[in-house]
Amino acid sequence: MFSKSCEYAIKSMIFIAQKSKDGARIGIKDIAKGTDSPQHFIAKIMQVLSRKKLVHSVKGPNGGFYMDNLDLQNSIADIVKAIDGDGLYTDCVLGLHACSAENPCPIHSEYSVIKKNFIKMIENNTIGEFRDNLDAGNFHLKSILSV
Amino acid sequence: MFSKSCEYAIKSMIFIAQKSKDGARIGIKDIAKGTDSPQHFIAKIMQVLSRKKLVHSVKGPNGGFYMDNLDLQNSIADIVKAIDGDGLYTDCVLGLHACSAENPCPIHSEYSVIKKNFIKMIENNTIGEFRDNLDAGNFHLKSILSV
DNA sequence: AATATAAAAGAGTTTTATGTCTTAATTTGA
DNA sequence: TCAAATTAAGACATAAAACTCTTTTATATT
Repeated sequence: MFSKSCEYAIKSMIFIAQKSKDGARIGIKDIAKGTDSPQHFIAKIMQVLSRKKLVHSVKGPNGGFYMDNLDLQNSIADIVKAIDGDGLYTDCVLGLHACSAENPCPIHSEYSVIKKNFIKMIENNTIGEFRDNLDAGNFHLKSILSV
Repeated sequence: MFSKSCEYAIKSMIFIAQKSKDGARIGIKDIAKGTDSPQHFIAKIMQVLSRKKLVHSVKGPNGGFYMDNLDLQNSIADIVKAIDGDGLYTDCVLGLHACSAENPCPIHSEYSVIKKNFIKMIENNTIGEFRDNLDAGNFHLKSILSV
């Protein structure tokens, strides 16, 4: 479904959204800890997200990542597209180079419905919306018992 | 979603289902051609499916793969589980080691619905059911214009 | 029995994804 | 202005997935 990179990206972004209220900056070490992710690896991922303007970053002492109100309006889908590209939108589930309603693979039609719903989900959920729920402890970005 | 191996597996199995009517055997070269797949690679995949009794095979002249009526009743899900394992059923979409309704990741709940529908789809579609539709030209196992 | 055919098996290669480590650039604050 | 902190960037390492090639085994046919 998502690549590992993309999983890390989504978790990191939600984590930053929660922690960077009031303009606070959150460092890569804390993101790694808070999401159970390999620090240097997600550093590269954050660079991509930063270059693509999905998140803000500042170097130096008291630096780190943060989100402004515009950033918070980005959806999960925006992160996915930034990291994994748009294969989720365009690729045939059975790998046909050309698969369409006119020339479909065997499960094109049924998969289309599922894909539509999945895309709707990741497009409708903005990063900001997760913030309050995370605060309330309604969900997690890492397992309770980390291995 | 599916690994490349799994994509090949599904396409190959549907191809065999169509071509092996009346007990005919279909060789690996024909399967590769008919599904636009790398021959030696799918040979290994077919070995797995054969060992797991999802398809029959005979060696020697006039040998090849075929399906009996029982084989035709297997679902796409059976192929998926044989090749990709049950990660699709069990893994958290964000990679949490433990993700459940009690301790969910941010998108656990919404993804659960989608996952349920996807699983329903691959479990309800048996290989045999595709056969007639493929004959009728209703869908394809490779692109019209192969690259 | 010998030969040809085709899958099974195994070893190896290439490519891509994942993960680590080091250095450079920037910024803050003393 | 200097030192410390922190992201950016790049090079490197490891692992997994995808793909290829060769040899072995089984079987049908002559």
